[in-house]
Amino acid sequence: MPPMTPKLTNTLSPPTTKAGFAQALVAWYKANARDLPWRKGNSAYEIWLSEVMLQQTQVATVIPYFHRFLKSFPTVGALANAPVDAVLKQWEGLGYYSRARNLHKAAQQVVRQHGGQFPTTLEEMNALPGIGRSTAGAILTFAMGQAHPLLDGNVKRVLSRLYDIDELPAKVEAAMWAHSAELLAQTEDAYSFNQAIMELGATLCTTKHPQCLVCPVKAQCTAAANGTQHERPIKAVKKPTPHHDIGAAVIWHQGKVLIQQRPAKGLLGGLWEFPGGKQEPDESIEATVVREIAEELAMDITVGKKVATVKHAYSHFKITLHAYHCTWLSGQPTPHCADDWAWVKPEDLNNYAFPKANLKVIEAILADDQR
DNA sequence: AACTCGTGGAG
DNA sequence: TCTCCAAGAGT
Repeated sequence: MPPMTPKLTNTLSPPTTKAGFAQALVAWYKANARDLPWRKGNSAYEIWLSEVMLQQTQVATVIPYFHRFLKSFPTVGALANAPVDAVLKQWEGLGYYSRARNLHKAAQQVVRQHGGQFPTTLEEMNALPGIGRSTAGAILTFAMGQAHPLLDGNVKRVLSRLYDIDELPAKVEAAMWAHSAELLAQTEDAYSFNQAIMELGATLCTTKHPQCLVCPVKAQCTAAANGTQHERPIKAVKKPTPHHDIGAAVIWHQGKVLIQQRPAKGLLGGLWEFPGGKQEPDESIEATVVREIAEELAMDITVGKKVATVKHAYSHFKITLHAYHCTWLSGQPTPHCADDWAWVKPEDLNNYAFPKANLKVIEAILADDQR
């Protein structure tokens, strides 16, 4: 029998090195990659759009928005030239609306400051609104053939398990960036490696049910060896989410209803809504509606029958929205807490971008028109 | 450095 | 019905 000769650089060698990890991961990716719309080409515009939409948002949610958005704004120039309200309307329902506002700003910067072409350095890319270090690295890697490490939620989870990291990711972010860069450096195919490590986190190395039995890099994984995969990454203790009761007014006047536009910054910035506000202690919800409309708009109204009660959870608090049919008595709309206002026929409300809770109120209005 | 910022689906 | 949480960035 000839002596056993070790295989040096072969796909069959066990992934007991960092190079082996990258090799095994990429091989698995090439055999198992999902067919996602933004993996078909290398348009910087489309890659950028997908990366921003995917921030804190699942693939299945993004896909229909991605197609619709590109149909409305096929190029970065078309996006730059569009009114921000049109952009927000296309983003309606996707959440984290500062992404849409920053997307619009960034498109205008690409056109005005970069001649319509996306910048090609990490620093310039990172300087665009809404493009952080990870998104910048993703665009440069996936659209421009460069090699930059990523550190999104998937990568953090994979690395936390791979190295069995017993710290909050936020506390060891610098080390995680270094891990991501070091592993990436083991391969020539940065595109596939970066896609692969995210794909692993999204499909096998998931938060609740990591599928270690079929993982291509289980042999490298410290958490799998220690049996700690369910405890990685470490999670921060989260504080309880407050709840508020909100009184809102659907104010009718001559067959139209009054809506107002929220300030461009902050929660639901730039979206339209029915005016209203928080119920105060020992206040009836009808009194809340009257008080808020007087304070916010300097208008007098009467409160009629209820339109809808909507329970809704935002990112860090919950509300129960109580919406009432109201009748205008006196006072022209004088918004104190809004950027704009409009009297709108119910059938035209779909021309404005609304938060989800308000869309449910509109649904009730259209089903039970009080005119 | 902690906090803000949406929504829908899974369990 | 309730909790958790998913391709982060801005401040």
